Amino acid sequence: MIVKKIREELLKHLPEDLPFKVEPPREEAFGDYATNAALVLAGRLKRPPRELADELAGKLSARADLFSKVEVAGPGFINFFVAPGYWQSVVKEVLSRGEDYGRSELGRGRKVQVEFVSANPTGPLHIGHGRGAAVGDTLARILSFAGYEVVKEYYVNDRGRQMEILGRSVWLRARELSGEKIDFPEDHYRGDYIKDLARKLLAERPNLLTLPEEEAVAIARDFALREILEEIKQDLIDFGVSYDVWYSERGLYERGEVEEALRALSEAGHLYEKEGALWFRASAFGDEKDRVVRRSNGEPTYFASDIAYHREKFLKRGFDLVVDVWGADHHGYVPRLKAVLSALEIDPERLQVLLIQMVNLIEGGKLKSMSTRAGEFVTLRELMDEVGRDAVRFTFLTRKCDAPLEFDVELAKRQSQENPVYYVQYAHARLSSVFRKTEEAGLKLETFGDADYTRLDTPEDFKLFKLLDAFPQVVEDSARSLEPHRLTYFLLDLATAFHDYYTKHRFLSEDEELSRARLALARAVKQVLKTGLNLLGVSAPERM
RNA sequence: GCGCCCGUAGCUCAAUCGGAUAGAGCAUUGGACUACGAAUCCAAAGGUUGGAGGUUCGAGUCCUCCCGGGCGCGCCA
Repeated sequence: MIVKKIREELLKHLPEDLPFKVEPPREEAFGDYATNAALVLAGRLKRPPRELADELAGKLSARADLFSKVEVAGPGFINFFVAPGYWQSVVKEVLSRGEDYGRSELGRGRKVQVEFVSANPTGPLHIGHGRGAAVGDTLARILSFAGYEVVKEYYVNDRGRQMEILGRSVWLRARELSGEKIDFPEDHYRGDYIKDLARKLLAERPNLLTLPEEEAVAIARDFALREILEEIKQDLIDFGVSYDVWYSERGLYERGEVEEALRALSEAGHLYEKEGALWFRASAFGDEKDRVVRRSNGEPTYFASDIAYHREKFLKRGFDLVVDVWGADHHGYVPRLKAVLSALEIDPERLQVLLIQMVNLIEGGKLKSMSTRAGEFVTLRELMDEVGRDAVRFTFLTRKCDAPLEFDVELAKRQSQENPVYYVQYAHARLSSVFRKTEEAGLKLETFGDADYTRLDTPEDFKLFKLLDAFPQVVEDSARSLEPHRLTYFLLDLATAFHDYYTKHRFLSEDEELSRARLALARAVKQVLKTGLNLLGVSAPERM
């Protein structure tokens, strides 16, 4: 990573806390990397930026092993032209680190939890959950690769009012199936899957309807929960998502965590009673208003569970950082949860909430509308079956998550240049094909290590070197900013550079030394494509 | 009414804690396979970054106001 080296060199001559940047300039004429260090320093020292830039450039240009030229330009930017020898050494670096190339120590083993999807087990996952799954899972992979100790978790709301309604929904459908005329309530779950569950339950428990209502509903509830959760797990597995922990809300109560958390808040003086209910003084910590934690009927609210859950994450389970991935419709919930952390004297910055915006499904140029209650929604399963796992995951990862996403079904299905996932995968498959040819030609792979990299000297070679060199930085940036889509865009760039290279140069030629060097480059590119696709949870096919 | 998110090329989107002349893909037009996979490549054209002020060496990015769209504002989850 040349950026790191430039930064290190600069820091030898600059105050440690100076917030300067080193980044590739827009114009190639301005070198490979540029820094605004002199401009920032000028503001602090009240000295002319050009003058400071000249001084710095003079010192840095001594590193002839790294730079072929260091110049001052514009208002005081310092432009670095990296020595060809450095670039060429990147291939060797990639090959020697292999699948660990890009792995970093950024996290230094800090414990981070990524909690995502956590959809109520009251129905199948829909495409919105799918987006959350893709983002959460990929983020977890990236954080892990960047040196964090990561736990992936799904919080299961397996108690409370929604569960009761679910049980009643199934029970009512079961009665309907046995010929009874039912006026199905508006606020119950109306999807067809409820009827399927009712049918299955009746087959298992033929005596269900002879039982007292309360008992029958409880049976229906537990049955539906188990069945739906199994389906959710299977959907996620097929989507390439596996969890370390399935966390039960019910368990929180059984272990007394909720009462303990409320007691802690109470002892700290942050709770009060009003109109028979118990309130948390959220407004004292930046929230709009105070929030109920225990209703006047004695039932704790969902919020109470969440207080206990997050308290446990930080105080008992020892996570340094917690990332919650939520649907954007829950955004109003963030301030109250952060308020709880403040009240518990936990730095609220240690909780990062990613709000995933809506997915609009476009089919035949038309928007498909959705409503969970009415049962009209496209499920993740249906979308996967229709367009394929790789295309779905990749598409979900082509946007920053706080922007709504338009998912064009027909486009995602098309196996052509319009579909970016195939563009990247094709690059990988093409490279695989090159190596199949290489084997046929009988070239020895082991000899790549001592290839003469100075033979790689075209503009297309350097374009690839720079991208390979930047990969570890992209991983770190994605981890730091919690923005997996940066990696997606990097892979598209790398694939573009490779396809361009492929049409201009041959990997296999009469010139054996040149072939050897180019194959080494090809192998490095293939490695980084594969590592990157793995991080996205998208396959890197040998053939397509 | 209050709060959060979004507004960038015809369409879908990028743009690194504020950096130099705002970039891709698609669509449009024109071109490239007698050698490793044409699911590819090259070129042209496409912009008052929703609008108006402000902050400064420098603003798509930060601040204020306005316009438009989405989502919240419950002793639901």
